[in-house]
Amino acid sequence: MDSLQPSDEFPGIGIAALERDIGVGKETLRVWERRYGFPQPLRDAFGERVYPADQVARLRLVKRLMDQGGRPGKLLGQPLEALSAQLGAAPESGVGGGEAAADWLVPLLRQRDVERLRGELAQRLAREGLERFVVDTVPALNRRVGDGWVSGEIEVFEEHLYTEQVQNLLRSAILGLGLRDASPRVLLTTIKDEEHVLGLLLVEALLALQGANCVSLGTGTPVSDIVAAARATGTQVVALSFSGACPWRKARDSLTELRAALSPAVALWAGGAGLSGGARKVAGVRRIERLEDVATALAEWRATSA
Amino acid sequence: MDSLQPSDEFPGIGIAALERDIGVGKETLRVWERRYGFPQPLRDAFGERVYPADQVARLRLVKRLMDQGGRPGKLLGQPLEALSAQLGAAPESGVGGGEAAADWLVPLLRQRDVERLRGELAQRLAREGLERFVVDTVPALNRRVGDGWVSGEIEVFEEHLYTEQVQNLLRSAILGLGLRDASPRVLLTTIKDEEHVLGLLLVEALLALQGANCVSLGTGTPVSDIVAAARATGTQVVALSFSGACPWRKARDSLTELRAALSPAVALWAGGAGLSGGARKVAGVRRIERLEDVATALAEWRATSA
DNA sequence: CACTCATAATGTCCTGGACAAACGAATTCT
DNA sequence: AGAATTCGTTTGTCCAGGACATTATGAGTG
Repeated sequence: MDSLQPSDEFPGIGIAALERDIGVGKETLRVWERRYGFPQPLRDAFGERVYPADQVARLRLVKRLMDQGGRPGKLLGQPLEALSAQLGAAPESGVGGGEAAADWLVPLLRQRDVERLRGELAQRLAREGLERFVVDTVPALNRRVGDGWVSGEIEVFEEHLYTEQVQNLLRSAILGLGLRDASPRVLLTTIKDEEHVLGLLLVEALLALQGANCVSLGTGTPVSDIVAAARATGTQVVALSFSGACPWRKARDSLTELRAALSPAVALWAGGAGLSGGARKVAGVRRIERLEDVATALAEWRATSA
Repeated sequence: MDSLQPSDEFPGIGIAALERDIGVGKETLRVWERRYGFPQPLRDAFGERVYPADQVARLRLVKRLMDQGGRPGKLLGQPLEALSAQLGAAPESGVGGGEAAADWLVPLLRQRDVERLRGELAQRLAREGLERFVVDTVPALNRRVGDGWVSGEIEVFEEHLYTEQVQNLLRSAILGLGLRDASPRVLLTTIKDEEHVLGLLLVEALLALQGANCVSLGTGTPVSDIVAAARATGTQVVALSFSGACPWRKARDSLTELRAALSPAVALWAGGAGLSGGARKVAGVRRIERLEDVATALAEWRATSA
């Protein structure tokens, strides 16, 4: 709505609006300008920064690539096309195309029509079944929403709206499965400072579908709390999810620490885009590459423990 | 969790944490310190501000009173007791006590137990019926949540959680009423920069309950869009909600502008705490003082138009 | 390959100055 | 009386440039 004006007569947006739009603090934006020479906003009649639409678009790409592990020093020098190319290459869109276009999604988000959004999602879930919904559809929709943000079609707020609805739906679906006493008992969570919740829910759904007894601690659990909870609940498997935003090393260190603190009898599983980069393996940690492998890991565990 | 440490060994929190906790920007916090001498944080080994728990508590009260129209120049000089007294006096807790204590609410929020929160709310709605729920219970719960934040029992995030669930519940209750073709057709919204949504939903519920045909545009609609929407949907009544945070003059000006732009045949209703202060009336605008008056206004409209 | 350490990159915090927009009170108009 | 206008004051946000803690990178080593 704001950022689609091409030029002429609408010079651009202020630094506060940019902070909201991109999700990068004012101080950081000013430092980028000082250090890397980009962005290079115009100035209004009173010396305040005014960011034209093309710079905003470029910044959106930069932010996106940074969330996937890119670094400002490299990214801020590149022109728009180069960034676009990088973004197109990176996402391991992987095997399934999932839902091809999902063009119904963006308009619904822009209108903030929560009811119909929920309806459409629920309909797809019912039609495809929980497994395909989780493995194919949700990842495809996530991609669509992410792309929509990059291109300026939708705002962060609307992205939250989407996440919220998918969460609601998955939670009630999981609750509906209602298997309480099956084995193994799996503890799901993410480490401290890792707030991405969707991946966790997807895994929980897949596990619940196979009859596992899931206990989710939500996001951002410190290692010590994970250990305590695992002991208290008699957990047999601890499963962690790491989003793309989570730095390489931190993931590795948390896993090492957790592995040491946890009883050797408890299995430790780790998955998510945050592990794709460097560190391949930590001793005693079962790596889960893709959502499809969740079922495999579970089957293996059952075979081993029997 | 953070701010409950009394002193000794835990000196306090940093400025970034304070910004999150209180909802006031870092720059503003620094300027308050410079201008009014409060807050006056300690400094850590490296010269960075550290806010002890008592100052945080006092700031929470200040912020609360500012949201009700207070001004920093006056508030920041007062000691904690004076602020407390003011807060106790101000809220027009009005007639109904609503739910006396609602002590079940805060623990649920702290545990982030969304499922049970929803359950408890739904149960009360079913027991009391929509009207009493909207007029008595929800305002009482709002107050409880607000007080919980002031006292540091719950965090902003948990406040959002609460709002979200009440919204869900009310929306589906309204949808469940399912009256589509009754008269009048009422357009509900708030003006630009006014994001408070709960008041709007309460009014919508009451109107729907009386068989009005409600169309909600959500929050933050610019005047021109309101006019366009009113024309497009053949609206007979436009109802606006103004929260306590909305400044006096802005509310008045919006109403004046809207009244001028709207067809004279369309009624204009305005309500909410934002109008309590100064400007008593704008010509051609029906003022709605309390939730109970919604039904009255509707009855009047029907009498007049018949 | 996986680990360790020095160097470079990066975000956040600091001070102090400036001004536009919002406000309150006193005044005039109806 | 109550509404509009005016004007000095209050208040949030912006700017510049400097500093440092933290974290990543990459070369060298087991």
